[in-house]
Amino acid sequence: MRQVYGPILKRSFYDRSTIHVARELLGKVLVHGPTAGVITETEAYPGGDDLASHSARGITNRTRVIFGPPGHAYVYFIYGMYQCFNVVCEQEGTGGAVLIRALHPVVGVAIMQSRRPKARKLADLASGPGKLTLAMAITLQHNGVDVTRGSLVVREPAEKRAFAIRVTPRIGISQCADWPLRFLLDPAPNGIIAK
DNA sequence: GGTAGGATGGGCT
DNA sequence: GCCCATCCTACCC
Repeated sequence: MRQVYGPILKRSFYDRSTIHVARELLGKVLVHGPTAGVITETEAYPGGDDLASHSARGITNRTRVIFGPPGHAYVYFIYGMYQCFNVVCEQEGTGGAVLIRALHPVVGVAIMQSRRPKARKLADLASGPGKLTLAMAITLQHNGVDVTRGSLVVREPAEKRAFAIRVTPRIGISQCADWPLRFLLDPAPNGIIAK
């Protein structure tokens, strides 16, 4: 098979402003065991003044890992049925994270399809934060794991391609609803348009 | 093609 | 008790 992975992103990649990391994660490859995909949509939750961030009200049992060291997974349970996957950014003690909302499946597509039997098209396998965690088998057990080593990591793509980035407000929030913190590959690979 | 509404449970005031 | 960083189905053009 053609090589699709480059090196694993180092912790220093995440030890920067959340907005910067959210933009730069586009086009990188999220790998979990036998499955992998190109990240096509992210949202920045920088904390601080951003009342939409889970970290906005400080450290609780749930939000502890967001204030921990960068380069770790923050996975939370939402709407009684789904999980969302974030990567912690910025230095320890700061509450920034990037929500990974969508990816383009590249490796282990058949496995992802078996985890998402209702998805009709390749583009639907991981075209939303809840779908992505289902397709990639990311669960609450991954909360707090190090994404710079182990089976759940983010890598450079083997081939770098130029692309444009589209910026919009974030989805499904009521606080700070007009802040331009959602980033999408434009156009996404193979015509995927994440909604 | 489009959209309205139900499912479903933990976190926090 | 209310609020969700959602997805899927049914139903309507």
